[in-house]
Amino acid sequence: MSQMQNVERQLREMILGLEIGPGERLTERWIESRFGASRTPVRAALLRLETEGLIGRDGRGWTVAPINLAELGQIAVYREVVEVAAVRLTAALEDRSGVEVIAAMLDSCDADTPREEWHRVGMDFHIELARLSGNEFLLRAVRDAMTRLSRARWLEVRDEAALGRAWAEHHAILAAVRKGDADEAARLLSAHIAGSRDRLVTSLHEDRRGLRARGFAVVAA
Amino acid sequence: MSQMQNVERQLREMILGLEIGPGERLTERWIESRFGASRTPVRAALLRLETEGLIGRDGRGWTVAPINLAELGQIAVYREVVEVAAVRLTAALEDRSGVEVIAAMLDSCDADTPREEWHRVGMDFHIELARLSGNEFLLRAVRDAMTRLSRARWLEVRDEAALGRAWAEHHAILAAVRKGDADEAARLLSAHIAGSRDRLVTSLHEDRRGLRARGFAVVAA
DNA sequence: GATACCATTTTGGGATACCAAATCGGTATC
DNA sequence: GATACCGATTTGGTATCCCAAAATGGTATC
Repeated sequence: MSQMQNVERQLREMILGLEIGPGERLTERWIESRFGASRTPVRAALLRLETEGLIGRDGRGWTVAPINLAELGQIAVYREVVEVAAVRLTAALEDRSGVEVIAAMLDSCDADTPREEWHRVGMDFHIELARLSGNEFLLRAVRDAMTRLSRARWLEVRDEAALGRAWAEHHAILAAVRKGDADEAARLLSAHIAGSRDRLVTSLHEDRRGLRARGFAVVAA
Repeated sequence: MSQMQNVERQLREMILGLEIGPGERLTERWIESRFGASRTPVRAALLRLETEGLIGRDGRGWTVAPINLAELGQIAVYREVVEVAAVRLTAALEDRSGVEVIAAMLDSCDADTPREEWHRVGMDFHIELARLSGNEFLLRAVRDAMTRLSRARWLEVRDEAALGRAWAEHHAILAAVRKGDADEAARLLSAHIAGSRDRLVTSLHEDRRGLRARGFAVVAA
C-alpha cells in the first residue's frame, strides 16, 4: 500500500480512536516523523481527512475537529433523511435477500463480543442497509454521517441495556424491510435515529465537563 | 489568493466549462505548465476535485469524470431526497423571509440575460433554497449534487420554453414555501426535479452520438 | 506584574530532484 | 499485417529544499 493511503488510514484511526483528542493541533512535521513519511503523502492525507470532516483548518494550521453538539444535531436530521429514503428504496426492491446478510452480521454479536466490535457493527448496520438501496450517493451520505458521528458515539456513556435495545431495533427494522413494508421500516428507523440522537446529545451534554477535563474541545449546541 | 486555490478554481472552471472534455486524461505536468504552478499545488487541487467527483483515477493517472447517465439518475434520486427535506424544514420556519432574496435572484433574469447566467441562477436557486433550511449537511449535499450535474445540464439541449417553465416552477415552489405549505412545496419540488431529470437524461441519451463525436466519454445508463 | 518589542524558531505553501513503474515507439519476427 | 519484444520516455509517488509568514520566547520598559 502506498504511503499516502497508509498515513491517511493510520491518522484516521488515531483521530477516531481519540488517541489524538478533538481540538488538538496537528503539524505536518509531527505527522511526518510520527509515521515515517515525507510531507507530500502527509499533506495528501490531511486534505482527504479535511473533506471527511475529521480535521479542519485553524488559520494556517490544522486542528482535529472538536466535538460539536450543534453539528451532531444537524447530522441526525441529515442521516434520518437519507437513511429513511434508502430503506424505502430497499423495501420496494423485489430481491431483498441482502437483509439476511445484515441480520447475520447483527447475530455475530453476543454477550462475549467486545464493546469495540458492537460499536463497529452498529455503524456497519446503517451503512450496509444504505448500500442495499443501490444508490451510491445515499450510501456515501450515510457513510459520511457515520464517520462524523463515530467519535461522539464512542464517547457516549452507554449501558448494556442501550446496546441490547439498539440491537433489537435493528432487527425490527430488518424485519419490516424483509416484509417489504416501507412505511413501517421508515417509521422504525426514524424513531431509532431520533432516540439515538437524544441519548447521544444528552450523554455528551451531561458529560461535557469530563470531556473538557480530558482535553477535548467541545462546542455547545 | 494561494496558488493551490487558484489552480483548483481554474481547473474546475475548465472542466465544468467543458474546455477539458469528459473522459479526457490529465497529467500533473500538463496542469503544472498550463497554470504556471508547481506540482505541489497541482496535486492539492487534484485531490480536492477528486472528492467533488469532477475527476477520478484511471489506474495510476487522472481522468476527467465521464458523463454517466446511470449516475445522473442516482443523483436525481439523491437530490430529490435532500432538497425535499430541506424545503420542508424551511417551510416550517417562522421566519421565511429568505425566500424573497431568492425570488429577487430569479427576477434578475430576463429575456436579455445570457444563457450562461440563466444556467448559473438555475443552480443557485436550488443551493440557496437548501441553505435556508439552516442544515449545513443538506446544503452541502445539494451543492455537491449540483456540481456533479453541472456539466450535464450545460450539454442538455434546452429550448427557451424549458427555461421559462423552470423559472415558473421555481417561483411556484417559492410561493408554497412563503405560504408555509410544506406539502405543496415538497410536491412541486419533487415534480420539478423529476421533470428536470427526465428531460436531461432523454436529451443526453438522444444526443449521445453527438457527444461522443465531440470526444466526450459517455457512460450509458 | 503587565506589556511592548525584537530575535529566533517553527510552520505551512511552494518548488524541485529523484525513482520505480507504466507507457510509448520502433523493430524484428512470424 | 499482426504481434511479440525491448529500449527510451513519461508519469505519478516521494523526499527534500527554500521561503515568507506566523508563532514563540526572552528582555527591556513602564
